[in-house]
Amino acid sequence: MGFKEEFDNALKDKKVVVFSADCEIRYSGRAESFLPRGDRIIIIKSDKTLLIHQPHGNNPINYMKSNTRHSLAEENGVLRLKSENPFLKEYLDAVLYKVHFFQAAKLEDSQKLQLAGSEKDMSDMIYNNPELIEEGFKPLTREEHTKYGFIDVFGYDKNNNLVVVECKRYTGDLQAVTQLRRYVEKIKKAKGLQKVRGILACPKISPNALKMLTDWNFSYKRINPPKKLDIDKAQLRMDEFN
Amino acid sequence: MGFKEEFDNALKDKKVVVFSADCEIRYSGRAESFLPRGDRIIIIKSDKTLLIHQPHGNNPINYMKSNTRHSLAEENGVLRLKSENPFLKEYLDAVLYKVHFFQAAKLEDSQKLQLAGSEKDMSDMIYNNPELIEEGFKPLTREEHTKYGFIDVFGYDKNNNLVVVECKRYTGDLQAVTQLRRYVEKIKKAKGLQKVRGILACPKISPNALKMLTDWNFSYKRINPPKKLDIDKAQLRMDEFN
DNA sequence: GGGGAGAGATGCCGC
DNA sequence: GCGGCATTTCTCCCC
Repeated sequence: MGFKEEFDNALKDKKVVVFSADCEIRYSGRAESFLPRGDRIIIIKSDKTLLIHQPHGNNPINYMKSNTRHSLAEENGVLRLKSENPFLKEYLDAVLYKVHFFQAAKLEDSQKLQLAGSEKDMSDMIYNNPELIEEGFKPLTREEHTKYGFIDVFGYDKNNNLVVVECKRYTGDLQAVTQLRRYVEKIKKAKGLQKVRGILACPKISPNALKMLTDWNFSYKRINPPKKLDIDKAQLRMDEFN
Repeated sequence: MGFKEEFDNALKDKKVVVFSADCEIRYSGRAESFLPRGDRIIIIKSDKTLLIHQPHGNNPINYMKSNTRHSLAEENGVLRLKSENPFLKEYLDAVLYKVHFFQAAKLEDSQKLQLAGSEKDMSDMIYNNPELIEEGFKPLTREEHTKYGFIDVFGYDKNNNLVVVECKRYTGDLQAVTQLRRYVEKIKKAKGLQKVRGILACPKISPNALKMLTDWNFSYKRINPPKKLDIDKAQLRMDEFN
């Protein structure tokens, strides 16, 4: 069976397609790109996501989102993979000079990743252990998605000042400080208050960010994100589900 | 030849390895995660990057950065893929219950993507066509990476006011406005000026961002990013290189 | 190597 | 659908 037949059948059967080819690639859509000839790994998933990977690096060099239409055709003696997503106005065209290998398989996987150590886990930890911020801190809400912004933790200090806590799971940077500043200003204006405290909670902070933070009379509290996943508990939830 | 032998030889020969397996995955490093059993595509690149993809979606569900050490071993009748990057303190462990297919190939690709339509292309366009911002705008610098910040385009208007232009290739959001505000404040302070204008140049803007922009007496200029790639020119550069 | 910011960012959640 | 924001973000560039 020829490559095109295998390809067409695999897509028809909603299989995941994986192949490698010496190819050159053009893309037009949100931007426009060209990638000269080279060996790549090409994946078409069952949801019609397309990924093209070079032999190195983390990210795909080209890709198309799910629900893209893919077709293979021979033109002037070379194979051409055309992928189009008319809704998103995105188009990709790959000239395949040589196919190194081809695989297709029906894959079943409805599992979701269970992850610990996100910023939300960090704000949960602070909410449940307010003394991590400072003695006498009384949190009111967490993950508050209001018109004031999405405030991680919000509460009162021991002197009944309003406190906005912004969490970052890694280095606190300028953007984190401007974000905190935006929330504090919104709260001040909304509540008509002179004083609202801002605290940036993160494991470390860049020098410029620390300067801007202190310039604005905010403070930095060194806190590490929790990253223990209770796998037994996760497994238990799984078992209940099955 | 068994799977483990093929795997070991491929890695030794610096081949790219692609296989599919029913597996369950644990990760510990910057965070901690668990992914229950399911069918996935697993790629190990020649630079020892590991990617694990579910049959759907754009992003890998698990991954390890380049220069990770990978090893395959049989334990209690099942195969185990262990990947460790001691420098980054990242560890991944996959139990492989069934391998659906396996491929390995020596892939050659040193090409780089040529791309048009980035924010830099947008600031270049504005620098070369200042009337796109407004009549009488005189740009001084672009992509200025100074202590004032990374200002996209910086210049004078027809009344000799300093102007900071921040470009966004898509929707202008709150973050873009706070960024512009930060630059304008820095310039004001550094130059001791009362008035420095700020202009956000983007194809569209969110309502909240527009409100914050006008609250701060900044302005919005609707500009689309250029996304024409001169492939002939790109190809020419290529030919010169070869 | 750290800091700062873009990305064809993607993905998630809330309105 | 858009808006706002985190991401095991990644990548690039500059210091």
